Amino acid sequence: MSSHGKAAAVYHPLAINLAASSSATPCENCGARHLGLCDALSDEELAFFSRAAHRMSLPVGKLLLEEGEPAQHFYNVNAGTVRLFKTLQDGRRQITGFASAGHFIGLASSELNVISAEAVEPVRLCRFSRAGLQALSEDYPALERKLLSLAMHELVLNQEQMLLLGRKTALERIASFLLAWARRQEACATGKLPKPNTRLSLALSRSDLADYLGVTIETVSRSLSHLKNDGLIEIPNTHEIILRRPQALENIAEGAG
Amino acid sequence: MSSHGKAAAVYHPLAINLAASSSATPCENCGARHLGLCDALSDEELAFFSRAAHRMSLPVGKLLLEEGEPAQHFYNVNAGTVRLFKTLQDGRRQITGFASAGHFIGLASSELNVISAEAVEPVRLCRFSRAGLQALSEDYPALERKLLSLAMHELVLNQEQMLLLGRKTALERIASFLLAWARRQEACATGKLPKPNTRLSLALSRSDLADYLGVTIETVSRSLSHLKNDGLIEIPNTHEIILRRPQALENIAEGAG
DNA sequence: CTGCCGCAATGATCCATATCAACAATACGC
DNA sequence: GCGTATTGTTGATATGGATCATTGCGGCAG
Repeated sequence: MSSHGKAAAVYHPLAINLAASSSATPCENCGARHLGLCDALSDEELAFFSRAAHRMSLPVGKLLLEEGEPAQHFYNVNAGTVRLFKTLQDGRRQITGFASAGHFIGLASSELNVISAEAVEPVRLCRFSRAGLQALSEDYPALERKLLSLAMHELVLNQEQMLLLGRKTALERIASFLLAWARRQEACATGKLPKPNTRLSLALSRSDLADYLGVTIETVSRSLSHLKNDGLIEIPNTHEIILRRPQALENIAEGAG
Repeated sequence: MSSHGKAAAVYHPLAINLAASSSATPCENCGARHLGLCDALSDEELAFFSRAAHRMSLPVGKLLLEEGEPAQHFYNVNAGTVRLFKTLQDGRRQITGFASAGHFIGLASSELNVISAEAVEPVRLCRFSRAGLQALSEDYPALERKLLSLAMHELVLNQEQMLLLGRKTALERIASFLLAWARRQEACATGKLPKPNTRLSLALSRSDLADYLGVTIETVSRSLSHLKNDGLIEIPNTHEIILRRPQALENIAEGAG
């Protein structure tokens, strides 16, 4: 009931350019084949699973879930990034998470969607009907088990984020985010500290960052500048950040000193 | 994959004072028999399930989970209230949720506990070893399915709370909390507005409230007074609050106007 | 009944971050 | 490659909520 996927799987050599046999699934060449949900399934299971999937590509800004609409689908992201968010009537927005390759979307829902989701980058994904997936889970208990494991992992991240939103200062939020994002990119399963000079590529805008961390874009900008001036990070360009002193970031993130 | 328990079940007449037969489980008289996880199980399933449970009572303040310790158990609350929280090194605390009768504790964890849990009121609960529950779930798929459903429901609540912590004002937080707490007490499954003059009983201290809502106790106190002065609520005593104008509270909570 | 103790309410002041306002850099259409 | 639009940075000021301080209240031991 634990084991959140093998970190090493990310680096698995992918079978590219295979002549497609009649039995081959489109999954074989998918960047997410050895991530998240799909990694939990055998080739045979995946073949069934794949038949229930509707593959699609979406341009930037396209909405794939809308808060308050009936919840009809799950999605599994194959490539790109999706932001998940809620909004208040006057337009204030809280981004509750980002979904990238291997991430499963839709567990946070009841009869209706409780969040909206839209593409930050161009996105490729597999769509499943809820009913279809439920039917599949009757035959493949591994599916339901893996979904539970994914949900539990998401709950863990949520706890962390609530601590951040409720109790951390702006600087602590930025430091926490940088480390979390680095860990996510490295797919370093253990909570180990990223190595010095880890280079983050950040598809998100400052505005996404702000709405994820519960501050304004100006505060994001200032906090990043602050960390840069103190030599903890470097910012070669808007969408790249180099972590010079991860340990120092960690100290800030955890509210030490 | 949805249906979060029948609201009406709360009012089920409970079988009291039955002469215990040899086959009876202690569950028959449990206040949580028709709530949460246990409600999803048949009597027969419950009998097996019950054998894996270790029943216990805890005094106020007793820690039942500690952040960072190996995650060994799940708990199901039978009576009383537990607070779930994370802390920063300098003592700042964020309460991420409260668990009362029928609530299941431990889904938000990996190898280690990511949160601590302690009794707010005297608590009675059933404890399960993780391994034991996993074994049980092999034979009873309904168990895993219900756990997934519980986890999904928790994810929904988490999204709501992140919006609150990241983007709402102090007054909006208090108004949101009062409505959410009322819905929880009424076990009104649908998101309907509580009726005017709904009386909330609040075992929590102002400090619990503050750490749950990401503000200080002074701000909680001031916001409550503010709502009281505007006639939206009444506060007969510290641990009781009457909702005079739920619709007005809802407007505040949703950031309308 | 009285005095103590812990919690809650209220008031005074301060500060971190929001808001408002230029300005700079980058991306983008033609 | 040029000009415009968009996004990000930095500065000045305002403010919501934190912090510090005082007072009030309710429970409880003696």
